Order: sequence, then structure tokens, then C-alpha cells
Amino acid sequence: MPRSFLVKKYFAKQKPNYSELECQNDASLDRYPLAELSSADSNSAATCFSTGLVWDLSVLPALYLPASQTQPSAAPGPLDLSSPSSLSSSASSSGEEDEGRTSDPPSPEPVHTYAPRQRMKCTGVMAHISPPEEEEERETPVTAARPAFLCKHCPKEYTSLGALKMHIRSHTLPCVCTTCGKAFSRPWLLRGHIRTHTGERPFSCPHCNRAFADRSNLRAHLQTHAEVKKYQCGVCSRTFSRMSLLQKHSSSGCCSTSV
DNA sequence: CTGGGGACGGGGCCC
DNA sequence: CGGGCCCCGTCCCCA
Repeated sequence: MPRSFLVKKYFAKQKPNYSELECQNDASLDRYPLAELSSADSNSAATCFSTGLVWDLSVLPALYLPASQTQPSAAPGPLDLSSPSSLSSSASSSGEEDEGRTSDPPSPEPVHTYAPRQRMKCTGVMAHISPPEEEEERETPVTAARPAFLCKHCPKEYTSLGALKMHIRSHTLPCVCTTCGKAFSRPWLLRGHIRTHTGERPFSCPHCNRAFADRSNLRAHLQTHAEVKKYQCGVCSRTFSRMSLLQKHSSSGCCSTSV
């Protein structure tokens, strides 16, 4: 079974330009927004969060922001890269080219135009029009009279047929690895999987030349080069490269007061 | 226990 | 509308 299937945390998702992380070199480390942590201080989770520099576990609920609160500076993702100085949208790419379209420069200022992702709600029925009264009973009533496209394989609901079709692929898994037979919902997932067979690692770290088969893994790796990680404990100000590490840290006692 | 890498899934955006 | 890609996130495993 998929590991994260249907168990995603509903964090507000923004779209920081992580390409910056991957393309900036040494100088970038100095310019990491997180470097401002000390000044931003972390005695207050809100303070910490308001800086948009790190994620503080204690304020995670605050991340569940309505779509209206999407100012880049107010509720950015894990990293606030919207600052003009850091968001050069630059050249992502020295080492991380995708097989398909290599160093296509990312969209100039994605954060400015980014619309927060809407989390989809689930229903248990197959229908194309959601009765208004049913909408009212739902937790997050949206799109009152909008057609709802419901997956017949699971309770998921989508507001567009395209999104639904995309989702259905996760059930049908049309992309099959010819080597091991494992099936995937999308071709690029399969390509990524195939790299595990071929050993291809097209994403390399500009700092240590370590290569990765997966861009996300490179992104995580780049955190290890950062002096200040992007997930910060609201109590002890310690920073972590991953949310899971921060969560472990919190649950293990340090943040007993805040968690 | 902590930190990090590997693998992979999802939704959203762009073309 | 569909494909491709991006980013985010999670889980597992290992050092």
C-alpha cells in the first residue's frame, strides 16, 4: 500500500521556489532565509512562523489557513523564498536536470502568482451534483453549486474531471515497470522508479557532488548542508531538516510544554 | 535516539 | 483536456 496514500496532513501548501535551494551554491547557504532565525527569534511560535522562515511544530495548526490568507509573506510554505533577494528563480539546475526538460528555468516568480492548493474533501457516494443540503453538512463546504466528480473507487471528490481522471490513475496504475512489474499511476513516477533499477542519479548536490535519483531527496539532502534547517522547535529553537525529525523531537519531550 | 537517504504518492500548475 | 513536471510530504530503513 502506498505509504502516504490518503493520510496526508492537510497543511496549507504553498509553492516556495525550492529550485533556489538546489541551484544556489555556497553563497546560498549564507543567504538562506533561515539564517535570520536568530534575529527572528523563536521564543514565540507565532513569531517564528510569521517570519516564514521555519516551520514550528507548535504552530502547525496555524498553517491551516484559508485560501484567502495566502500572502507570500504571511503564510508561506516551509520556506519563505518570496523575498526578492532570495527568490531569483534562478537557475535551477546545475546538477539537477530532469530527463525530460532539463534546466528549464522555473517560472519567474511562482510565489507571486501561486494560488494555494485546495484540499479535496471526500464523500462516500458517486454523484455529479452535490445536493446543497449535503454540502452544508460537510466540514468544508465549498463550491456550493459546482459539479463534483467523485471517484468510484474511493470516497474522493474532485471539482474537475481532469483531476478526477488523474486520481483514478492511482487506482488503475497504468504505468508498469517492465523490470519488476511494479505499477505506478503516472509515467514520471515510473521513470523515477526505473532509476532505482538503472542506478541513474541525475540530481546532484552542488555542495558535495552527491547524486540522487529523486529531486525531492536532493532537496532534503540540501537541508543537511544548511546550518539552520527549516523546521524549528518552538521551545528550544533547535532546527531540523525534516518535519518528521521535529515531530520526533517534540514527542520525545523537549517541547512537552507546547505539544 | 537522531539524522539522513531511498522510494514513492498526491495535488496543482504549466504547456 | 491531457501530459509532464514540480513541490510537498510520508514512510521505511540504516548508520
